[in-house]
Amino acid sequence: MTTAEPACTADQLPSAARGGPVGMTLARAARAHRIAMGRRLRELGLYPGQELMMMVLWDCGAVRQSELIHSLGLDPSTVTKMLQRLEQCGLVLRRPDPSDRRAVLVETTEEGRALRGGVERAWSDLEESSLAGIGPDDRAELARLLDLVADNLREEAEEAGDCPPLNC
Amino acid sequence: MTTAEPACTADQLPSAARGGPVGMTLARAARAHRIAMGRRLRELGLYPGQELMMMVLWDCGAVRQSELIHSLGLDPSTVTKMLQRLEQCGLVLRRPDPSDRRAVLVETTEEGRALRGGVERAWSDLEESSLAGIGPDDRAELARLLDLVADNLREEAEEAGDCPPLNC
DNA sequence: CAGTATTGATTGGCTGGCCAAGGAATGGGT
DNA sequence: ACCCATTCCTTGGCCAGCCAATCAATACTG
Repeated sequence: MTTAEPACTADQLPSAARGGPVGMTLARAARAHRIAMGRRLRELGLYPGQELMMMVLWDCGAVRQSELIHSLGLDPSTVTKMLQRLEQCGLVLRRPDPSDRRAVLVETTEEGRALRGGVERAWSDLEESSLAGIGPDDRAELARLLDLVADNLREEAEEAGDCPPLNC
Repeated sequence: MTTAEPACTADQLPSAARGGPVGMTLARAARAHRIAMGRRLRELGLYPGQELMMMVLWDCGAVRQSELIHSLGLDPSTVTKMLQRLEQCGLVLRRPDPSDRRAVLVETTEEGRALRGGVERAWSDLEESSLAGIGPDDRAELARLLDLVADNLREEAEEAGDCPPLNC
């Protein structure tokens, strides 16, 4: 034993998570994924999370802030602050909605649009890197199962209160 | 069309993520998972992330802080601040390591140990909820594929610098 | 038409988490 | 014995993201 003794069962599944091994694996993989994405985004001058907001703006043109909130599933205050920073960086432009003086319209600037290629490349590149050695069938299976999980959790979330008055 | 027009392709995969659909699905599922876990943890007085630290402490007894850092894969400063808060909540106890005056030994208090059952139940419960309708074979397959992804990403992370001097 | 409810957005405060920089204590090399 | 590199931890600053409370503008209802 030349290695300093691990002092306990380090690096393995914590025993308190034995009842949720898949969830733990999901959390681990997603964290690594987010970190790897963060590495790529840093070279573009973005922080993790911001690229998702930019994606919506690239797709939608001028959007109401409430649309962003709903589309990203984030807290309104989170969106406000992210937009303030993105605006200060010159990536985004905000102006009052003439048809509703409460609302704010958001759109990307030219500088913001310039990042699109880099972000798309980052996502493709990370996809290839993270799925290396996994065949197309397994990839599809993974996506299918993750979607099922997301559906289950979305159902639970709706029961838990954040149910927008769509069906109730 | 009674619903307010979506203004664009809301709620679908952002077009900039077409190159990484699995990664996007992974991120979505993991976010929902973390939020669902957060709901359960709030009833225990914990924030998401803290339960993982407690798990290590429950398993290991008194641990050096550096062990925690390595075991959780977090930044040292993150661990320091989390421990300061957990200590102030009375869930954790810190004392200097007599054999190395730089180091700090961390262990749970009785009050901290009392949360173990609740956290285990929360994980089991979330596992069942998130995997509802998914058979044992598919669960195993999901775990296997997620582990592959995590392995790929860990490899990439090591190449990217955070390689602890284990093999080099 | 007046009064109330709902929606849109902001602020403040809190946590998780990162990076960069710094200060102690230990260990290794000459 | 001395100096230097390494290890262990802390601080400060920043961003994502949440909740609670708040204000302004619109919509709804009696």
